[in-house]
Amino acid sequence: MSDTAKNITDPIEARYAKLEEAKKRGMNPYAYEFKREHKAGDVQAKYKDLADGAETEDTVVVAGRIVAMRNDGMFIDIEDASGKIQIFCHKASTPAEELEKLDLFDLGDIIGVRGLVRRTPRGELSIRAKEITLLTKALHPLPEKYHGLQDIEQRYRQRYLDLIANEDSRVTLRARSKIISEIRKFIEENWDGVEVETPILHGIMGGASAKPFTTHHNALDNDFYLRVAPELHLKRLIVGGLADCVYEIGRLFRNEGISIKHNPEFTTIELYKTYTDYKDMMRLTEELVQHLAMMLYGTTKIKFGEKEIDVKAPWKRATMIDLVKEKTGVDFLTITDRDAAAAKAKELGVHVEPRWKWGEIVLAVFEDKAEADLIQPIHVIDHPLDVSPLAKTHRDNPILTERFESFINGWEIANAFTELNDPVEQRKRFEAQVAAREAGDDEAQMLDEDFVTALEVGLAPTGGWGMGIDRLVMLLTDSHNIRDVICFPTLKPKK
RNA sequence: GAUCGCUUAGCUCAGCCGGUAGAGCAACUGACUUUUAAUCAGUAGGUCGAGGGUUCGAAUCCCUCAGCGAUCACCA
Repeated sequence: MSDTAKNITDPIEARYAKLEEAKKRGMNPYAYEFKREHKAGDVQAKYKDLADGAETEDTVVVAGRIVAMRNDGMFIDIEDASGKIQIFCHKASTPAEELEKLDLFDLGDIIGVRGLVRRTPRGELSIRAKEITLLTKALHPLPEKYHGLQDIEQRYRQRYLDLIANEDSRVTLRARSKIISEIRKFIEENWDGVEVETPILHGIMGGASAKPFTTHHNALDNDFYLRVAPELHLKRLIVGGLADCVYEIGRLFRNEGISIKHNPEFTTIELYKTYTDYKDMMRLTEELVQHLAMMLYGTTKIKFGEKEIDVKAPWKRATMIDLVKEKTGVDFLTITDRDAAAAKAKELGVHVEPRWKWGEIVLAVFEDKAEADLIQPIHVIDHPLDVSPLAKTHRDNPILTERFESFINGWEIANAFTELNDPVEQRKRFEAQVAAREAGDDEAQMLDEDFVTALEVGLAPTGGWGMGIDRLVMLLTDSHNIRDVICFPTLKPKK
């Protein structure tokens, strides 16, 4: 060991000392470049059949982070994004000036290695080092090697440490990326989807029932809402004929509680396609989810904790009214009087707000009594009109709409409808929302005059669809907390 | 927002009915050398989340605060 680094037992100080020593020896501890020629995972795959104890003359050049050192650096595990490989440094085959560098290395350092591929007698594929280069000195100690990083708060606040230490986190977040890119591919290949980007700063809150974040633009001296849904802008693009099918994948913001299923900013996809209706959107939902499960696991049967969920299409369909009837014995289609419905709901032990209309009461009973049991995929269809201000009135029943929500594992994962395109009717629905807002419903929507104008210009018959991507990723990766599928979940800033 | 719980070394965790701080990993010094959480011997490392209180004495009991978690409420 060098004099500078000698006898320093503080892990961080020792690393600084080694950093200085490396400089003193003419090395750049933050190298400008390194011509990596091979990834660890590719080497592992290529030499998968190399026999135990076999030596090759094949030279490889790899680079990665030191994640383990054994026998005083004789064995070093390095890891890159593709995998891990062992570096073998032995005085019989590694030049002495290279071996001297081992003194300066710590867990977490990033090094480059040129050497020969071999497999040890014990069966570990290794690189017999000929040349080792320090590429980036790590000044911060790594989490404990066996247990990884367990502290939940630190895992989210310092995700970089979590990713280095915990393979599960890497697997999940990589799966998320794969799922999203596969969704794009599926939508573009099978639905002629054209991806668009609509504003996040909204002057008027609309498109969903939710509490918004507000912000302020200084130059315009105007408050804006962060969008709670992209719906109204996407339909404007359909009106304009930008494409027959537009979709947007992006972040929504809702100023509501945080839980294992809710993050204040979350990602959805919304899609609109002319000359389709809600039945087509059911097909889209089940075919897409089935496709993603097949891509990831080669089967439609996915595991979520102890549960096995089969996402094979087609999925079961049931009306919201029928599901409520099944669970409670009450048929709300025969109780369309608001007060009678409220009385019945209270009888069932469901809390009812005085301002609620028939549809809100039915929805509350559904959420209370039926939702949690919807484990296997199901499309819940024909929502009350009162709770669906942007959906087209059901062709067979004026108090319902052509809408569905898809549930898996008791969670709503998709929401879609035949789009309301009658501007006069839409204005009435908005006015009902405004009245609800004035009556104290702070999640009710606002009247968007320009959107009504767009409908006056004419929206072709159109089906619309939205899906929560975070929850879908949770289901597909057996993740039980939404934070596990978000790189940087919302946390209170630490003081 | 409410209730309950957690916070001890860089990391993972012990620490009982209040008696003055422990282990493993990581670090450091050596030994050993084809290891797989390498092994062996030794060294160093702490304002016990913050502040206040009770007490001769507090990591431990009480209060306040902060962060985090679980459940509930709201919601996707």
